[in-house]
Amino acid sequence: MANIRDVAKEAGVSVATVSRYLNKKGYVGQKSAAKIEQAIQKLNYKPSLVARSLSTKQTHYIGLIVPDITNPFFPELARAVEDIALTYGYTVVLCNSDGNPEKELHYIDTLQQKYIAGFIITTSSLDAHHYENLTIPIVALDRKIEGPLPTVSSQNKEGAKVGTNHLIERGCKNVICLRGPKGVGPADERLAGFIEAVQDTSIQTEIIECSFQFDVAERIVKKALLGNPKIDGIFASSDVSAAGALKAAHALDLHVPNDLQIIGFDNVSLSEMTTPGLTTIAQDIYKMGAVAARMLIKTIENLPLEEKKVQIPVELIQRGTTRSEKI
Amino acid sequence: MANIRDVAKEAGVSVATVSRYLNKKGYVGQKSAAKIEQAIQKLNYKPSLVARSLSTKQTHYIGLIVPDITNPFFPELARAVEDIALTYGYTVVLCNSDGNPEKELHYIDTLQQKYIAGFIITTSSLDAHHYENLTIPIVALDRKIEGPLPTVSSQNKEGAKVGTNHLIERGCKNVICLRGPKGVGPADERLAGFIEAVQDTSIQTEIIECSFQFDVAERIVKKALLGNPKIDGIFASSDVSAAGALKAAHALDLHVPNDLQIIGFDNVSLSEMTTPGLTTIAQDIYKMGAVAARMLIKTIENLPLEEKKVQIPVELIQRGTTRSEKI
DNA sequence: TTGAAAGCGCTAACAC
DNA sequence: GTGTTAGCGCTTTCAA
Repeated sequence: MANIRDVAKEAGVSVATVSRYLNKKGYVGQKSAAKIEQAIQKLNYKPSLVARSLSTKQTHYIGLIVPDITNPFFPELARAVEDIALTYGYTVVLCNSDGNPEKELHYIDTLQQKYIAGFIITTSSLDAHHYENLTIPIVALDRKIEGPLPTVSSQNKEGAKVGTNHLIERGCKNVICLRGPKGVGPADERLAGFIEAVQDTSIQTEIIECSFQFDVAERIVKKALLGNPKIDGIFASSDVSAAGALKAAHALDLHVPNDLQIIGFDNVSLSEMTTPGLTTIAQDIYKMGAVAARMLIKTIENLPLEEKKVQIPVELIQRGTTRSEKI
Repeated sequence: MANIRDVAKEAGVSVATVSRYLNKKGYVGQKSAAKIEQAIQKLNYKPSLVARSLSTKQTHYIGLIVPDITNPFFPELARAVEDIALTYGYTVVLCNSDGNPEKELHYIDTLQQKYIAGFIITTSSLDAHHYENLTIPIVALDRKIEGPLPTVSSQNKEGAKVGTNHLIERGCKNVICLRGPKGVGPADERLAGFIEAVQDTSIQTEIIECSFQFDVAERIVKKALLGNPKIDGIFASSDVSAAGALKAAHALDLHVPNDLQIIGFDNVSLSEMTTPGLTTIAQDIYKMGAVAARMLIKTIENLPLEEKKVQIPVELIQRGTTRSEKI
């Protein structure tokens, strides 16, 4: 591989001039530029990004920390982040934290040793001050971290209210809320929305904690349904749990939506694959990822951020797990 | 941030000794080691991996090129790769190629400028010789690339045969094969398996090309079913297309598995989320990713490979889209 | 507009 | 066992 010195020699100029040319910084004469360009072509020269990084102490890597890429929500996010990163010349490093603070810390540590440019964090196993003490840019995605960190999230509470009302309007009297894990921001917010929607009504409710996993949702819902046959509505705080609930209903020969109505949250692609398709509160997952990526890159490049806290709107998408008509 | 010179000074030794200590290479006396260790603690020293890379021309990054992380097969793969990478001290760079040769080439190019250690490639938009000309290690995953490249794949053909026979044994007389895109290795192999299973039988068959996308599978199958009401079996070459087929069947009020039996391929988590759950040919996706990652890391580290071409066994998993009993 | 040269922080050959 | 020192390939001051 040719290096900058080879190019300089070939072009008959100094390495400094080549460097300036490469970075479009400082003056480079017409003739020099032309000769350098030629030399680059001839030698098929590609700058060593590692050497550059050593000088500048900057890379074009961004770290994406997710709990588990296997959870259908995150691939769509990752896709968006990667797309945007690519257009700005960054590449993304994938980190599965499993919600484990040590793993997360490990990644943050070792990637900093590699001069990673910044992180997008979709999990907050660590305390806020951990992040604030870092010297490199971070944006929090789908997890509100209090403090000054830039943040992008969805209208979780609002969405949950809309979803719950949708159930109520369609005649549900006994609804269970499959809340996500305690302490997980969006899960807490969605629960809050559910509660707001349901208070001051005569609806019977039950709140059950349930991880965002299909099989545990299925199991829990089956048990709940068996325990209380009057249940006629389920507000699930993710599509995966909604799908689990749907499966449980089928196993018990309940007709959805006639006997039981279900609403999910997220609008991951799974939600149209079930039969019937899941009515759900759609997040614009791609947009969330894209916005977060742009915010991160801006702060890496010291550009001003219009907003530090952005909320992406949600929208109800009606499919087959709720009745088509209000009652 | 402290650097190696600071540590050397603090410990009263030379940088070379510190370097030897760090890399456990060459001799370092007991006392020196102790002093160095102390200095490292005191200064909270972390070596700059970038500087190290510039010297060694090696990083601990591995690139994972997938067509689209959003396709449910790949997150599981990515997860496995990442897990293994982590245990060996590597981190993974995620690249979505969209099956686009230019994008793939772009990644390969720019990541080489970053001294990436190797690639796992789950797509072969490029000609085999493209890869062979590269100087850095590559392993092909789920895509056979002819030539000397290390490769891990599934028993696609065998699996397809088993799956098709499963359908035949359960009485299917008119089966359509939803083959994946032409030219995609596993899709071609699965088709070959289907054909082998079906030849010399009196089964009526139809082969339809269909991308691995839910909605196109749904559309295609609906049309096929409408066009030929005698169809009683579908061999889908991925779970996603099987799910699409199932949805189409439901839309036409066909009972699965009584009127129509469906079998998928992959055993992604989606396959247990539909109702009924998909009977499918299970690949051990995690294992595929893990084996590929280990192979890559071995070749990066110049360790010998026991096998250059490994095939992971598949296994039929019966769920609800085929009849429980043979006929 | 250009070049010389001093870093960036580490590794490794070589000498002691 | 340990230290000196010349790279690795680039950026960036400073002087010309």
